[in-house]
Amino acid sequence: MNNNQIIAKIFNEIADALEFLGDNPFKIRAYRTAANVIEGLVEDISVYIQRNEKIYGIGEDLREKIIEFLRTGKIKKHEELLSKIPKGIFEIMNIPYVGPKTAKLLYEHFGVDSIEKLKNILETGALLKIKGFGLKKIENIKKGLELYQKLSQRFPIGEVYNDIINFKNYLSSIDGIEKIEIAGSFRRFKETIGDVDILILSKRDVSDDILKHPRIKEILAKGETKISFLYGLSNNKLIQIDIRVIDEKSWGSALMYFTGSKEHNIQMRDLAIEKGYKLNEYGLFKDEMYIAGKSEEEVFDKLLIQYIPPEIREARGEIELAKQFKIPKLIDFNDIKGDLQVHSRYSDGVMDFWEIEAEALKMNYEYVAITDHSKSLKVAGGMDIEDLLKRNEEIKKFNRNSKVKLLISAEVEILNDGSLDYPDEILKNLDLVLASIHNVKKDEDITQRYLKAMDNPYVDIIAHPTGRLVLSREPYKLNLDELFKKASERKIILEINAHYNRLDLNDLNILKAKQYGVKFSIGTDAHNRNGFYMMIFGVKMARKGLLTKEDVINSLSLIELLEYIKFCREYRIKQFASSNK
DNA sequence: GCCGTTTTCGGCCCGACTGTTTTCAGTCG
Ligand SMILES: Nc1nc2c(ncn2[C@H]2C[C@H](O)[C@@H](COP(=O)(O)OP(=O)(O)OP(=O)(O)O)O2)c(=O)[nH]1
Ligand SMILES: [Mg+2]
Ligand SMILES: [Mg+2]
Ligand SMILES: [Zn+2]
Repeated sequence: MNNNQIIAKIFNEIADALEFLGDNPFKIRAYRTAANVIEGLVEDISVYIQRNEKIYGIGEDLREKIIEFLRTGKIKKHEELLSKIPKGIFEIMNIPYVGPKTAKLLYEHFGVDSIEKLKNILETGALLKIKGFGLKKIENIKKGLELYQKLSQRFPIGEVYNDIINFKNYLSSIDGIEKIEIAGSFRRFKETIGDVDILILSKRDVSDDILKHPRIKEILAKGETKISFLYGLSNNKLIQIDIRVIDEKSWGSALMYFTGSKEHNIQMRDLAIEKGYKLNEYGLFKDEMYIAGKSEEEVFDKLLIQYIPPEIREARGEIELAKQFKIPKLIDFNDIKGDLQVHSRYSDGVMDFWEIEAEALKMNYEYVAITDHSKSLKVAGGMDIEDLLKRNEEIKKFNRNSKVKLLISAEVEILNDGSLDYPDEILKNLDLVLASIHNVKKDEDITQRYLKAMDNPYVDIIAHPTGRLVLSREPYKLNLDELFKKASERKIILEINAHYNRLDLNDLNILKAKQYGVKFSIGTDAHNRNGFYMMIFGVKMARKGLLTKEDVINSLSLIELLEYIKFCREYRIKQFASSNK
């Protein structure tokens, strides 16, 4: 975790503690809002503190606490609260249907300060003695405990993507359902999702039809307008699905509500209040009179701000931008003319060129970069030079009669000393050189390796720059400012790896890199036929990073792309020559 | 604890579902 993430965690824990103690709900919200703001910062929090820059949502007090953290690595108020409240309480409050009030009653009446104690007391039936605790409430706590144990925390979005699309298709087969949109973190394209939120337009009560689906395991709640249930994924894990049903005149406002984020919603509703309206999922209202709500566009129009694409609705300043009509036209899937990272049979992929072409045609591409691994990456079938040259000839032959052009490329290892895995005479004959690092020693800082490699004029793209894996590996130790500065100086492109386990660069790093004026490429890292669809993930990540098609080289036609690569290489060669005078 | 184009107090998003209540509190979205 970086500073920002640690401070966000501390603020959230302070909020939990204060909630348990029954403190002012608005103070608690201030802590949570601040945590969210800090997590969404592009730079390390210390940078803003040093520049004496005001951050919306962080006032004098929290600013002092941040400074305290930066100096000492701790926040006294946090430490005090932690010593006052047993650790188990925080865990208990994470149980579904058990909030701060219930946790407090359990603690005060029976000293419940751990999951273990809660389990024991549940067995005895003693909880009935607490005022406000009935049989059903106790059953619900048991149910919550079960859910707590069997539900996964969060999923990488791609891990559940196809399941969700399948379920959506099922819904569209139900008679009476006129519109379906998957909302929530899925529509905003967060890299991980906690549940699935689906908005449905229907005039008829369709809940019974929905609940017939064989993968629905358990109904959690069912009312007039919404249903929640557990759904069995194809990987046998369970995910919660929340369905909200709404009618036509509220479709847009409901979609806004259900897409979130929560903090974005609050800011939008604040804006509505400022302008004398009320905004909720049913529409925009003036003195109880319906003004708008049929479509999202209509609501934004009436509020006199620019439409905000779902991917950037994260309360990171997008509403300010929208007020000034300064949200750029974001890149779209249709702008993409090719995939810039695909592996074939020549390394660890399973596809031959014909299969790759067939997939590319389905995606409407002009080109695909064949980026097989280089010789040192033995575990991934890295090609020795002989294999590479043979493959290059095969690609040339293939291209003579192909509908999709395959770029002669490679994902070349950056070795420990920053040199590249193939000599320059080989690299210069590749259409496109991706350079990347796969072997990193524990705690190694890879900045210098990158900088050295980027002195090589044939390095066109740095692939999956930070090396992070969603939910499973932190980014490598790396000075991003130095990397981005060098990329900008050397006209080296940075990859947005679209594989759902990587998504690297991610949105925040894209925003940061863009400030340095670098360009981006998107590659799916496909190793088989089922990998190509992930291009949409890369595009959505680019959109979260506010990129336009001008920022992304996949929007260039084949000819433009090759020219651009050539231009950048010549620029680097010239630069290299002049610096060696 | 934060914020402010009626500036330093007074408000802070708004609604659904459930259970225990008989008019609302708690939890969640
Ligand atoms: N206005 C308002 N909307 C909320 C609130 N909580 C949730 N929502 C809306 C915005 C959320 O994106 C949407 C779905 O809620 P979720 O809890 O599923 O959150 P989300 O999907 O954003 O993230 P997740 O990945 O599921 O954790 O409901 C709230 O307190 N107020
Ligand atoms: Mg959700
Ligand atoms: Mg949800
Ligand atoms: Zn790689």
